[in-house]
Amino acid sequence: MPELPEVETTVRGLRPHCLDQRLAKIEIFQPRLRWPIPDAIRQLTDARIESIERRAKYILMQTSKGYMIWHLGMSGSMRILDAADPSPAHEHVKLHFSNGQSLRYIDPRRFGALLFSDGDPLQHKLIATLGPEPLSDDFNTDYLQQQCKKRATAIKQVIMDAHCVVGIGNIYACESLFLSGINPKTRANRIRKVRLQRLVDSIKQVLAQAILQGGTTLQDFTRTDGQPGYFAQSLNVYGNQGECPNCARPVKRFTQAQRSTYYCSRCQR
DNA sequence: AAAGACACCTGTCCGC
DNA sequence: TGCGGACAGGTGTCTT
Repeated sequence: MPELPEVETTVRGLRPHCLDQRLAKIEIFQPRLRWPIPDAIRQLTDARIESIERRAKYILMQTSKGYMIWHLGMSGSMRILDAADPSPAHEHVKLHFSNGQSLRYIDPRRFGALLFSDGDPLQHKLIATLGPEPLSDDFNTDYLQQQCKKRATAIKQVIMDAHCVVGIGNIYACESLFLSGINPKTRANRIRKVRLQRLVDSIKQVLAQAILQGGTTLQDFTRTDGQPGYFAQSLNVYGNQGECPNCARPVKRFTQAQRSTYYCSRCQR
């Protein structure tokens, strides 16, 4: 489910409710997520939440006794509810706060994760080797060109590779390629610099706009207050079984690396 | 090193 | 209605 804008939306929604809260109680209903929830998480009882940051699609929750590292996988979401409110379906973790509120982690498919780090979470094995943030200056035309130079595979797979650049999943990859007029199948090492420049610009634009709209809700993504994100109405090609909004030709769909790719064969070359 | 297939899991939708 | 199959926002791991 969640790509960078959805994770960023989640982090922003969490902060006002979670910062400075003491973890009065930690309930784990289903420890079997993508990896088993480590025992160390239970030791965070009575710790205080000091900061919440995002790196790639990971949520880094700093407490006075170590970090919770969350990943929402394909179907994960977080809700802030009164601690007395009933559990939504597929609620796997419940953090009770000292003020009577609670954070619920909900994840039907259980591809998400809750990990622990007692040091710098950026040094965590899963995080340390990731590529730059797409909205940072480190992600620029020169960098992307350097990455593409050594890749003969399709450009869509390159921009979805978190070791190249983080945060771009299937939706925003399709949308960015549409905006920049690039065919998703194009081999990365055959794209000229001026077009990579357009792709970098499109990625930044799409992600920034999606964050402003609270992310994309297709099925189960909700913000921490239960509201949907509104970027779905801005999608040009993803999930579009009708016409290209630019040229009115049918949007095409095909499978690429086991993922659906949507594009316009006229507008994207 | 790069590329591709596969794994994990549940829910929903569509055609028969 | 029921059933089988395809599909869904991610990504680590294994094999080639």
